[in-house]
Amino acid sequence: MSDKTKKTIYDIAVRAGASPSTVSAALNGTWKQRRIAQATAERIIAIANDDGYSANLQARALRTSRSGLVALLMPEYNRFFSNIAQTFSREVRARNQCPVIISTGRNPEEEKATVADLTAWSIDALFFVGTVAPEDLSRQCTAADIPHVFIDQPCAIAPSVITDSRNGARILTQEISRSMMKLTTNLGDSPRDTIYFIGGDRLLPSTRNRVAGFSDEMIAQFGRIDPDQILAATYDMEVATQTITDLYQRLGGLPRGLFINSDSVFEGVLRFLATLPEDELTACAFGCFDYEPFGQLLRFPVHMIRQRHKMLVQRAFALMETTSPPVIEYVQPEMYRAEQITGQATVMPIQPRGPKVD
Amino acid sequence: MSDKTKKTIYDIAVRAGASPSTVSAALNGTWKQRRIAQATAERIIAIANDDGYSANLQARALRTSRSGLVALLMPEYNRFFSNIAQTFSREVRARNQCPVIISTGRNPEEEKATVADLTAWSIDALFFVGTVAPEDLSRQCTAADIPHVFIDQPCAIAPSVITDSRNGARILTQEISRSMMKLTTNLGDSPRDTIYFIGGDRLLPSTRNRVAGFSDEMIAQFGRIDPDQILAATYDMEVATQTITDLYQRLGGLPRGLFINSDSVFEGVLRFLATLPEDELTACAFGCFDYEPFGQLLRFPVHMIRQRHKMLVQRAFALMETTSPPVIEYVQPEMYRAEQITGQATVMPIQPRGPKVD
DNA sequence: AAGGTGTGCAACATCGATTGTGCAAATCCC
DNA sequence: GGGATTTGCACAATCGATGTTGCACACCTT
Repeated sequence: MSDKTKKTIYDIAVRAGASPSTVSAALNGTWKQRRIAQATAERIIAIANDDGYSANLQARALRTSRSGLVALLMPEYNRFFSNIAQTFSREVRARNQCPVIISTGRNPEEEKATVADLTAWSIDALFFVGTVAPEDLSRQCTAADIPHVFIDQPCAIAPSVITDSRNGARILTQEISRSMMKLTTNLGDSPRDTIYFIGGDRLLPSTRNRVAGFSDEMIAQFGRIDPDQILAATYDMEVATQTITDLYQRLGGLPRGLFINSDSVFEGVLRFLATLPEDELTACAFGCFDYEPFGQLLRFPVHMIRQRHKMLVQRAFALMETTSPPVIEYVQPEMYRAEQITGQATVMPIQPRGPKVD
Repeated sequence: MSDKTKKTIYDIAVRAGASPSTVSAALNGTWKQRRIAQATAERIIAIANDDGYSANLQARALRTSRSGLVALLMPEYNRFFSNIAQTFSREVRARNQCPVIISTGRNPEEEKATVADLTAWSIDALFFVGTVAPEDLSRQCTAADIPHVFIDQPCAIAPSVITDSRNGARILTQEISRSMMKLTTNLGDSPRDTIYFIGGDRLLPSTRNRVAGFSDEMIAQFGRIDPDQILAATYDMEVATQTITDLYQRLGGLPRGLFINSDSVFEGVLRFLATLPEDELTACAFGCFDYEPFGQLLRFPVHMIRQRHKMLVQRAFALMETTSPPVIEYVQPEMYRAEQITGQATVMPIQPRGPKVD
């Protein structure tokens, strides 16, 4: 309990009058298979506890080539990813392993380097969320023989769990247009009299799917969609502010509906909206494909779609533990429908429906 | 580049016609001191690159008893802590080490267990942010001979970097009362005609300091403070909603000013505020001791104090790398002063001033 | 040419835990 | 009571990298 240098099984062995291998077996719980007398095992365990022994995990990992580490790679610490990280931690701990969370700042080079680092640590499994180049990373893992799963971004050659963005976007669009109808009895066909999609990166599957879902619903409702309605170049906040400002200029006011593609975009858009008078704001129907609790408390109602991070992570573990072929599993998001009057939202589950793309 | 099993220095040694120790020296960069011919070293390095060699870090750590891992323990993934994590990652990487971030959910038992785990991994250094029982953890680290620093929560027996909460709270209170004066020309002495402090855990130094700063300013401005003005029992969101609801009932309306002690409390309070008519909201002066960007975009202005996470982390590294005695270093927060008209905020640095407690 | 000084590298022990193997002593069986 | 089992444990190899020691050879010196 008191010495300076860290205790090893050899120290325990000396104190117990046993051999290191016996100590190891006793502390591992493998003593039964190794035919160690129960009395001996218990004596050793008692001594180890008393000495405050804890195994050198490097040595163990070196010998067994299993580290007990499970890593999660994420691009940054925003609300969604942090939630993922939180549930990930819990799940890993529940499996008696050690969660390691690393953010790579959306930098493909850093992603690769980090994966290399992690394989050098002989990590047991690797979860990716929102990575930029899934296939490369998957190949790296396969080469190092590391089980891995992708969350929130599909990979062609590895199991993935993703939100059914297309369906979610369709439902959200539906909800926006429903609110829009309530606000305006007769829609003209000026460029303002429709819904605009703002924010996101069209190179990424998630944005593509959301755009697809948005388009599905636009065509279902209005029979057509104009490419100009989709302003999706980046998730950057400043750009979002600029984009909405430009749109406002161009249309001579807000459109009747706005599909906001993430919380960062939401924040960027709000910076501009905050400068507008209230009546302009309440004349537009807002929807955000992300959940932001403060979004419920603004001067105008905002419908929101929330990804079910818990489910995503849990399904990812399930996939990792069972499947080998690259499957893509879809998780339906939840809808937070804003009530016009109270400002409060009601949660609404979404049923899977319709065709899927990844 | 292609084999199944991972390459080791022994494999490289065979291919290079050299001994493992020579390979090790070559790849380490210690070949000069070990009098290896430059030609040999270069040949070995070339072969290693070609083979896609990467060292087994467990083996290295076992041998050297230094892992190259630097860990950050945090309670949960909220905005502030996530920001800390982000800068922490960057700083660790800049030092060519590997950042490991673990959340322990404010559970002292889990904190202890995690530290034990990390010492078993012979981690090189440990950063704590917002932990519950700093002294115990510090003792654990000292026993395992691990350098460590506390961020955002002082520890009596280890170096700490914390925000000067008392001064920040004083400034924020000042700002709230300034806004209050603008809203109401004559303050009566009904219980409503003052500022209330809501949220936080008085057992924690940060809350104690904020209460102290709040009290300082109340006494400076009004000559007195009533214990009833301080409603600080927990950071819990639901409780915050309940507390503000009760307060509203008790006072028969909102108070003239409200000091909100964190973003979680902010969110809880807002759930209630969202149900109130706008004129009641604009008649109250709000301040929040935390930064929440959406807070700038509500139906009423909110002054905010922002902790400088970057500075906190950087100073923590500096302390770790130099000091040995337990020093407490203070970092001044920033003030986001909300403008009544535009809803926008201006950032204002805060000068250190006045007495400090732990 | 003998002794001294460098140079370039291989051998080997080591970090701490795991695990296959072997060998006494105890127990069993007829 | 002697061979066959079983019980209980110690020995030693091993994981991969590091770093100390020491050996062979070349070169220099006088």
